[in-house]
Amino acid sequence: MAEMTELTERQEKILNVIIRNYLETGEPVGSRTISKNSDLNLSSATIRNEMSDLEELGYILQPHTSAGRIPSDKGYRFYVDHLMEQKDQEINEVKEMVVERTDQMEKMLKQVVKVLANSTQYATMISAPAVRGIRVRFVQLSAVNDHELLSVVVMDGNVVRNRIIKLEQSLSNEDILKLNMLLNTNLSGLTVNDINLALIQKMRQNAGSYSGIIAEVLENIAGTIESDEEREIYTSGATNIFKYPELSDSEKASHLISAFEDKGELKDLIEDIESDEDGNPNGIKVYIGNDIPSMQDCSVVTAKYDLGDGFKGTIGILGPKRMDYENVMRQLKQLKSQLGDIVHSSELPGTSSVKGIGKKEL
Amino acid sequence: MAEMTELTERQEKILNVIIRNYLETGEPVGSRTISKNSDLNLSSATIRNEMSDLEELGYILQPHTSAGRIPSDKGYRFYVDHLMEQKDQEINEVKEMVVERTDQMEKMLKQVVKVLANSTQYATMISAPAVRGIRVRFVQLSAVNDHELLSVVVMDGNVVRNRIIKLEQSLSNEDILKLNMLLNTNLSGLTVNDINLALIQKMRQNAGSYSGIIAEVLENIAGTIESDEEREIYTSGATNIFKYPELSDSEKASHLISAFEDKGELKDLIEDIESDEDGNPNGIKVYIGNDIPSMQDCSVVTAKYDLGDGFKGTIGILGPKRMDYENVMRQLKQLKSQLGDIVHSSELPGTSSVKGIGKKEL
DNA sequence: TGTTAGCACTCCTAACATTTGAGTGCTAAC
DNA sequence: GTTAGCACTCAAATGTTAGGAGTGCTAACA
Repeated sequence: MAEMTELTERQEKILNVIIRNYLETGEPVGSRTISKNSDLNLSSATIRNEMSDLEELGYILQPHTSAGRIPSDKGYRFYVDHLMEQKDQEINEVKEMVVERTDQMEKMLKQVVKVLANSTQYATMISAPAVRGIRVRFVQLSAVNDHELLSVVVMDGNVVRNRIIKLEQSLSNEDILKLNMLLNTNLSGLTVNDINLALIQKMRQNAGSYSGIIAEVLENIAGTIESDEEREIYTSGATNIFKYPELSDSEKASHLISAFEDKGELKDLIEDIESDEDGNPNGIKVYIGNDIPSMQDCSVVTAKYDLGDGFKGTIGILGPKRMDYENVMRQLKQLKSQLGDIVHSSELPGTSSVKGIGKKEL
Repeated sequence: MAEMTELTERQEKILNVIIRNYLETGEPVGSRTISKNSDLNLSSATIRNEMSDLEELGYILQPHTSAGRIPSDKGYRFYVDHLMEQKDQEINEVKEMVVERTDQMEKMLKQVVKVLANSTQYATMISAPAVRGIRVRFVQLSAVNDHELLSVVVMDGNVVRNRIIKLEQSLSNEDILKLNMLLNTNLSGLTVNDINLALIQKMRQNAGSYSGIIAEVLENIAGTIESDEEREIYTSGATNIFKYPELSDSEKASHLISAFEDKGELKDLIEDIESDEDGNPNGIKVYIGNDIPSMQDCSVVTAKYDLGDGFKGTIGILGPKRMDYENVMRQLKQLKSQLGDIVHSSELPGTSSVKGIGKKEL
């Protein structure tokens, strides 16, 4: 960490003006502009001296010899961490953005990214909660025909998974009834993580004549729950990157859009982010430029969400380095509280509405 | 239709050379090039005369006064319909594209587009079969708790849909058992299309004391089957369009990628295509440029697939107008036969789990 | 000592001019 | 009917120039 004295107050002010100006215009900003646009009455010459120092300290840089200055990654970082105003109180004035009522988790997530992409004009992503941590509420086996068994698992939040299990031997209706009893009494309230070898052993002992089949079925049920697409990621607004010239040349655009298309890279990214433990007050983090090696020209703002009952995930917003951090962070913060409301208002996530996700102009 | 005599044999040859050359290079092709690259021994001057005629007839055009010629939409059309060689016999030599065996419809489709995008280097899409036409094999209601009923429907190809139904009154286990019997005897073998008012009436009459609830449940089951995402479309390789300079300027790329991102436009497109009845021998069609108004700079090659049991859909490949029609059409033809094989070899497309997320009434 | 005005210098950008070359159309001769 | 030759066109590449925004440095000033 830099010591508090690294920058004088005046330097901070100048840096602030530079960054704010650059966020707006996207053009390098020169000493004269600052001299005019700032309330500190200084001549351009003085500003130049300070800028020279700021450059030496690594907060700003010159694209070429006779251009104005633009913020460096370090500059952005300082801005986000110290300079940026957090005007939480204004949230309520903000234009309402409505997430329609929906009754389905997956659908809600898709809607959230869409709304967010729309209101921020950046590319957005959201990771679906890992099913592993969600509790089983109800299990049901039923015979589709002689050698096929349908297993359905209902979990918290009415997340339902199902699979068809192929059997060697056929089971009588009575058998199935008993199996269902056995499964429900033993599995209700557990998560996938809890379905381990010890449990299977214990159940086999209680299973009597079903001991043989119980292991197979349990394994299948664990598989049923995890499905295959564990940790789906939903994205939206990938094409927003075309709005920012610094990202829309073929090379970069192609790479970014690819990442949003096949999601493998995003998955890794989100995993990294989630493992990145850090006692951040509201779970919002900002990655600037080289913080994420594969996306050097971008910044990513992320927030973790937690709807209770094990429904946890991460939201990410990707834009150019000169993205409007203030606005984005404000919107994320608001979204988080709104998502929290859902849980409180309807007892179960995925059962109700999100309303009034804020949006605001500069 | 143009009369057969519109083009002389020589003109056809020249047109052929122009198009082939342009497909390869993407550059306008001039008279000298043709004179050298063709087996007909003619001077560039002669070629020029012929080209002048071809231009007048609308088969080729000049980007600007002193450039070579490029094919017009009409030219491409003529090429695809008459000039292009259909070397079916070579199919076997073609590099095999492997679609891994998979037991899940959805997964298979995703894989197919991916493989196809990879092997053609164009953007690809595939429409999932409409569930409406698939037959119900098995229905199962079960009580999750006092006021929630889980309905699961298994259809041909082991496509599974489910939904949580909210009830006012609670049902005894016996009730549910009887309801299940009733539903299965009446619905097995039907498609969603068959679940209409007449059927509901008939079932109510047979339902005795359940008459009240049967309509509600049936309606929900119809809804269950259709889910919400009817006619999902899977896409892949959208970023391939960056490989073709004529499509990769911000404007066009942005539009195309958007179309592939939110799919609404593609859905309309595929609907148009599917309604486009035309006794084409193998169901492969080529849309060039203005044939699809919203995609003037592209061509789209489409093929219908039919896996039996009502599993029908459309595959589409989108590329620049100068796409390699020959190769694309060959690959589509091959894919079609391969898809047929999958069906035969495993009896049913999709033999195992389909995931779903529970749904609740508003 | 910090601030400022002035000035020379750099270097990007836009505009304009020039050159080059591929390609054409036309004409006259074979 | 075919071809060689020639004048012409025009896009793209290259070169040139002027303008301007911005800088660093220095000397003067409060």
